[in-house]
Amino acid sequence: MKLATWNVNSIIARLPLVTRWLEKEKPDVLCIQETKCSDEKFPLLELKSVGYDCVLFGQQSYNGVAIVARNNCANVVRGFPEDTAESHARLLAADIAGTSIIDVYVPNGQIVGSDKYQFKLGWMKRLREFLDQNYDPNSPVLLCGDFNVAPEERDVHNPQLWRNRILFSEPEKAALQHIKDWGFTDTFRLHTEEGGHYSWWDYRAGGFRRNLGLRIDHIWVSPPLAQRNLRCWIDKETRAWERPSDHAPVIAEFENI
DNA sequence: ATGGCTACTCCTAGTAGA
Repeated sequence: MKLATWNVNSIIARLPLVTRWLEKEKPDVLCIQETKCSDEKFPLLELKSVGYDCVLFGQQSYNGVAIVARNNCANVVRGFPEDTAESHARLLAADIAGTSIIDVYVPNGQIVGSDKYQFKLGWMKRLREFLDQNYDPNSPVLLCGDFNVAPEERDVHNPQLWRNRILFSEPEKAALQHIKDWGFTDTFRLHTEEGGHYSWWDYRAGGFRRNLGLRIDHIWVSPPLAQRNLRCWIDKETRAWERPSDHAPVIAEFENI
């Protein structure tokens, strides 16, 4: 199985890139974040025409997640059990080929110490509780998406500049580690030790051209999947295409799934 | 230090992203 995660920053604005990328890379599953559109406006037919069905959990203008897959999705979960109609569309889970796949768009947090920052930390705590209550680390479980946290200094282009700032503050890293302690392995780090590999670059100030980025998009797996993980890489090429998302896709391949 | 860019909206300015 080949699975990818990609924050597309509007599925409608990015549709030409997404279809082009699906035809180039041919993943079995693509988990997307920031679709920024309600389910009735989602371009289902266009994705169907390149061979994919979609499971949607959208929202107008903000957030929104979707799972785009060649195979059937079962046991679809939209949001946390305690969510209400006003809650953000940030979590979508489904079973594909015997694997539990959880697609998340973790809140950005805006500024350390702000209300949005507290919301982010609380949301991450709820994610860990959701995992504890609904999944077993001894089963094949895959958590992927835009985590909006860079785990380590080697995942940040200038750690001193980013120290204590949003996406790299100590409480965010601790919340991220708490989720990881459920039993996850970062597939990217199974294969690559060096720094300088990023999944997001600021649109402004030539961020991509100068490789001023952060690695904040991740594919994490439980032990049964870690054993079967063959590769994980970031497809930087897409970030250089015309009218790109500010994020690049992260892709992982597994054997015998 | 700020802003730098992009996409959204009961749109042409304000909000949000990261």
